[in-house]
Amino acid sequence: MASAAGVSISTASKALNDTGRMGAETRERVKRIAGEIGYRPNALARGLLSKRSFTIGLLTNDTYGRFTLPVMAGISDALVDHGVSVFLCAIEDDPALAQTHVDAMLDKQVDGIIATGKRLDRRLPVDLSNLHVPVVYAFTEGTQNSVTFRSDDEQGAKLAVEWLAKIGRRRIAHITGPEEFFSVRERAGAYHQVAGHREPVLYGVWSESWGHEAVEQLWKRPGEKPDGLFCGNDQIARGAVDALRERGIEVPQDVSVIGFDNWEIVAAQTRPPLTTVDMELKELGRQAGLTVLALAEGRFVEPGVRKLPCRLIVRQSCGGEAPGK
Amino acid sequence: MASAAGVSISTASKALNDTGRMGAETRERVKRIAGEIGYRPNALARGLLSKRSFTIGLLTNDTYGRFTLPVMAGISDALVDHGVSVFLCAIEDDPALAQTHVDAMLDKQVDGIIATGKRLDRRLPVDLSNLHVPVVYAFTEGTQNSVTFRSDDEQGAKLAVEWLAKIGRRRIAHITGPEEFFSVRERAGAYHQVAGHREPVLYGVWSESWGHEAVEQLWKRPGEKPDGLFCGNDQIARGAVDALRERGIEVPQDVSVIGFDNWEIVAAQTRPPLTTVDMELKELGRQAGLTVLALAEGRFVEPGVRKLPCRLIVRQSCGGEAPGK
DNA sequence: TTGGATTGAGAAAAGCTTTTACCAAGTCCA
DNA sequence: TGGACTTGGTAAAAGCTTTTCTCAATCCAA
Repeated sequence: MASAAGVSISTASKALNDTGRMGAETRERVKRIAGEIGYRPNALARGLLSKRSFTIGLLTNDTYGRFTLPVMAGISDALVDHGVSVFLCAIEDDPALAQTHVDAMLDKQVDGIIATGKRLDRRLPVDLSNLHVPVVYAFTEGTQNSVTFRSDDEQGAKLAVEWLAKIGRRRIAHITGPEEFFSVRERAGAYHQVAGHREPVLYGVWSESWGHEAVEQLWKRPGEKPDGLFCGNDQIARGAVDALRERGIEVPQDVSVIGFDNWEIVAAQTRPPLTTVDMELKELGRQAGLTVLALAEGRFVEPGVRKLPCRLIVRQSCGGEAPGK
Repeated sequence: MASAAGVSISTASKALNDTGRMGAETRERVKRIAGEIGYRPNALARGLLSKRSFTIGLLTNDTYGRFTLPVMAGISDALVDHGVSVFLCAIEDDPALAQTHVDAMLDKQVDGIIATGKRLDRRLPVDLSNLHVPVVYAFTEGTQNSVTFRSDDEQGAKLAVEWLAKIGRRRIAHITGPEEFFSVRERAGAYHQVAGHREPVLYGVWSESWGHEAVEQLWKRPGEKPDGLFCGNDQIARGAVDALRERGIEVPQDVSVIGFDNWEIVAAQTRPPLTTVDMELKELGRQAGLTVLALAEGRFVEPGVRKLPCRLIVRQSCGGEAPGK
């Protein structure tokens, strides 16, 4: 204990926290000694008193981490300066496991919980609406009157289609995932709005093989072929690029392809590397982190859904701009 | 407080913890009331007293999470039943950030720390050797006298090469990553041992494009071509498969290809899906979790490096077995 | 009936920090 | 010189559990 080395016990606390009255010399001496003996206050004891544990929980059902990791990185990035640490709880889609983790977090007096997932229109398999700690939702469906952060898929899709139009593509097709996904419908809506209805939307699944197959379908149809493909995610885009190459069609010379997600491992390794839409999940995480912190500190935050803009990442699969960016 | 609802205060504690002496009827009543009002003991107060926070920290420099997520899943899986939650701290390769996170964890009285990374032969940019909490290393280089878990890359590589041999491949080449990686040398060593020196080892980088280029190199050389490719990771394998297809060489009919890592997103999406070696990182995480828990509880654990066996995942890129497995 | 053993439950301490109340000594001004 | 401040610091309470001690009542045997 620092007090042993210094002089008293409550004085030590005041010295280290720059609070209370005392001689400047005493304060300095206590601080110095504390530094020398490497004294660190026990956060448990502090938390017991202050009702703040400087700990939050991140709950996710995105086992693979495609979406969770960037969100986590953003949260951590925003909160580490505030001394807040993050419990990561991966609950598959198991309600019992989820409840176990939530209970464990509540026992540990987390200051708040961030719920995240892999789909904007699905709830986590656990009810977080009546907890006595603040909850914010990031990239997953929230409850009434909650604060929810999500990507603006409509704006992101517009970005993509407008980019294709800007570089001169006129017959733009849209190959995407299952129609029951909210993101799919929203992106398709934006596609229709910007590109008109000249080409159909091909709904399928989120896989490379679907991208591959969709290209086969498109090119087997009679009539003019598309000169631009807006794909619902990078995996589909990659499958499409592969299918085009197998048909001897050059990307981006003959056809421009654009993806969605900016999943580096797919987008950057495709030949040519994919131009794609980034949902800025890290920024999303950052804002979610700051928000849950604000709520934990009792500050008021307007409930509602906040849509964060996407960003276009230009690589080489569209042409139209110097590859060197 | 449960005591208000029940009868006393210390009696309540004893009732809920099944400790101390008291009438069975009283114990039952306290438990019932506690359940009714949803009483949950404050883990901070408990931890303050017991010196156990039921919290551990997971430190990683694997930003992308390729290796960390399975390890984390294993840890969490093993420890959730013990009521232990996990702080995830992603420290890029930034020593200052790492120290910040370690300090935050120590302040919060973690029961132990697991260090993990993306490379067996690299240390995290922070010294964990003289902490007063137990540290175990998983999939990263540990310190003297520490407990370290790692995959047995030699055994995994043997598994792969022996499998190729078993299905009749005789001219097996090895395309792999940079020679300065310990894993690369160990896998190459096993390759030499099993396959002999009939084919060279091609060292390169961990990318699809290297796999692609390596195949070009191999097939441009005069003389007999390989009929089996053992690739250092799944990305290289995927690049190789793509290159073979472009040359009109059938996989697995003409050439068998085997990868390493079982990175689902790459291995399962390759056409044909990759037979590959899984390092069982989840199991590795599980053991690391149980070990740090044992150390936290004061049980003795023999220091040293523990190598966990890899497992062969048979898909379709080798042939030799019914694809339906 | 009485002394020792047993039983049921409450009182108190400990764990570590922060905060509030308090005290002794010095300072100031009328 | 004596009341009103100011200064520098300590004592104590609070926050929530668990554990050890203590105490009163009951019970059994002699």
